[in-house]
Amino acid sequence: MEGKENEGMGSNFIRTIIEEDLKSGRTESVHTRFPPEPNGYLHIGHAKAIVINYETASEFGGVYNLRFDDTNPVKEEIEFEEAIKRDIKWLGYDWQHRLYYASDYFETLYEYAVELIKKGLAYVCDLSQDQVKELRGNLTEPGKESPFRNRSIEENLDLFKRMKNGEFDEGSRVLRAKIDMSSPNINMRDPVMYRILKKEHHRTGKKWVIYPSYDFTHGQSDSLEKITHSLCDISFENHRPLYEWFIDKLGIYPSRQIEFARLNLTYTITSKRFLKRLVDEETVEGWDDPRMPTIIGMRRRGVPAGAIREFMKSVGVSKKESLIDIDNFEYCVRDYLKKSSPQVMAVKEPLVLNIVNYPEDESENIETDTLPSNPGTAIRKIPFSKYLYVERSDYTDKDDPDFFRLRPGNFVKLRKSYIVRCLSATKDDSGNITEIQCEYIPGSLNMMKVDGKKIKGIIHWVSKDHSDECILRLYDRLFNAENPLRAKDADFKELLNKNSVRVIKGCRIESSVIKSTSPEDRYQFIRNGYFCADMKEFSPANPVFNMTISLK
RNA sequence: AGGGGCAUGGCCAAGCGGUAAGGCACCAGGUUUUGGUCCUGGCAUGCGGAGGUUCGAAUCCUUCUGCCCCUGCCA
Repeated sequence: MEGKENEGMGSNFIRTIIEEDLKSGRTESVHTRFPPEPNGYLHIGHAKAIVINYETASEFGGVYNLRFDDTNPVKEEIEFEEAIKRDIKWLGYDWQHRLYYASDYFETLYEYAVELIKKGLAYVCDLSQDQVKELRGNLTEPGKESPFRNRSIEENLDLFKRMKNGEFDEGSRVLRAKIDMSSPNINMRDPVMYRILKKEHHRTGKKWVIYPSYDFTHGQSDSLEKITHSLCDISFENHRPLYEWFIDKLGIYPSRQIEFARLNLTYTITSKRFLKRLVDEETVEGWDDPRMPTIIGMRRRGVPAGAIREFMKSVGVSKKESLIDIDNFEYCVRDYLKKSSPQVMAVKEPLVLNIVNYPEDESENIETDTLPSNPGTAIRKIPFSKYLYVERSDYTDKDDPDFFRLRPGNFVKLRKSYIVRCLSATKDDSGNITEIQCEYIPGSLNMMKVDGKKIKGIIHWVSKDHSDECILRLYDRLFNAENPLRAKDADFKELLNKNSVRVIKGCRIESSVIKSTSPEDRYQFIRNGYFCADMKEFSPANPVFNMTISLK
């Protein structure tokens, strides 16, 4: 079975804060949310945010929302929404009826903006984008006030209404919060609340030509949904004063934002922008390429959702910038797979093994457990006959005392089958081995010793006439650099592993397997690693398996 | 010469004044019909540095240092 999953996120600073909030009475329950922008596919970094938000709520008996942060019609698409919902569900989380859209709040947000104008806390600014930038100042110099900052409330109200009515050109005016142009926090230097964007929105259509900015949307959306704890990544830390400013000035429900460090993994990229480049430049086959750290890519690769969840729980939550060794992730994948995967035999690079003393036309069936972790629950029969396929790499004629497998003179155990003694090998004109000859020891089916000596070499095999051809796709890391985006002055594409995929055709697999396999079924191919029937391309006519991960 | 944040073993990470959890990695043994798994043992006289408070400090105070983030009408 799949074993017990750890409950909750373990001890961390967010839990401590929530416990204090509960104790002080600031809140009586916990309600979180995951707020993706539907402009791309979810990746392993998003999975961290999902797991943290959702597991934390569950841990405290609370609930969580899914909210699409769709405030920018030029970047967002319905296609991504569907993919995001699919991925979150696959990860094992159910937001039930709590699906929201920031765009559902456009009307309310507009009213909020009017309210702030009336309070003298927002104004329409006619400066060009460049002028706004110029007056904003920089990290060490304070900004200067816009000449439009002190317009009358009436004029602001009128102008803002006309912005909404489409009377002005795109980019000609914005609505800004009147905060403090000399604030050391640049986000507080009269940030933009609304911009004119004459683009059709995928949900609201042509209704709006002005759209609220992230800062003027996020906190209020949290507030409207009564989100108690808004858990986001650390890049929003500098925005928290603004988040709180809008909530405070509007006098609405005070959601609390808490930031945690993003996930970084060695040899992988967790940046939507760079992943998009890999897709656009056709470095990979798409967002669902099994080498991609996207949720869908990993799923197609064969990574179980439970392994991703377990990984997120195991690495913990903190505010420290970290680069987690990919070994931690791979451990979780193997740990999950070894408990749950059926084990069958498949030969990657087949070489014929001829058992010289076994009758030509005979065969026999050997019964064995398919789920060794649950003995007796799944028994299958493996056909054995005179001609088998074994792994080419399991034979050598070189003199190597540490090589325990097929070598002339060696005794070797054919897993679950007979003990065999390697006799010889035949080669073709160019010196390639074409067949190995062995003799088997009748009656050695359950034996592991010869002449009282334990056999050290155990190999997998498949019967030549009782096996099917299949395709194996072997994957390796996409990047050679430990930290691709930090690699000194190198284009990250130069850091690509040229051999990140190897497709092997003509592999052989036990004949019972393919006919009972569906896309996404996972196996351990004994001694070869964990494999998953490709979710897009697998069929009995095209039996392609993706290597999820090697055995260690 | 601005503001915000972070510093505990190779990588994560607990700890919240009482004498350094745990996981990964690694090393050494044992088991094993996968050179896998599993089991056992090892792995920080030390918590970025320096001072100080205290019977006692990773935890409190002072100071220094290093790294990350912030100048989109992106989110």
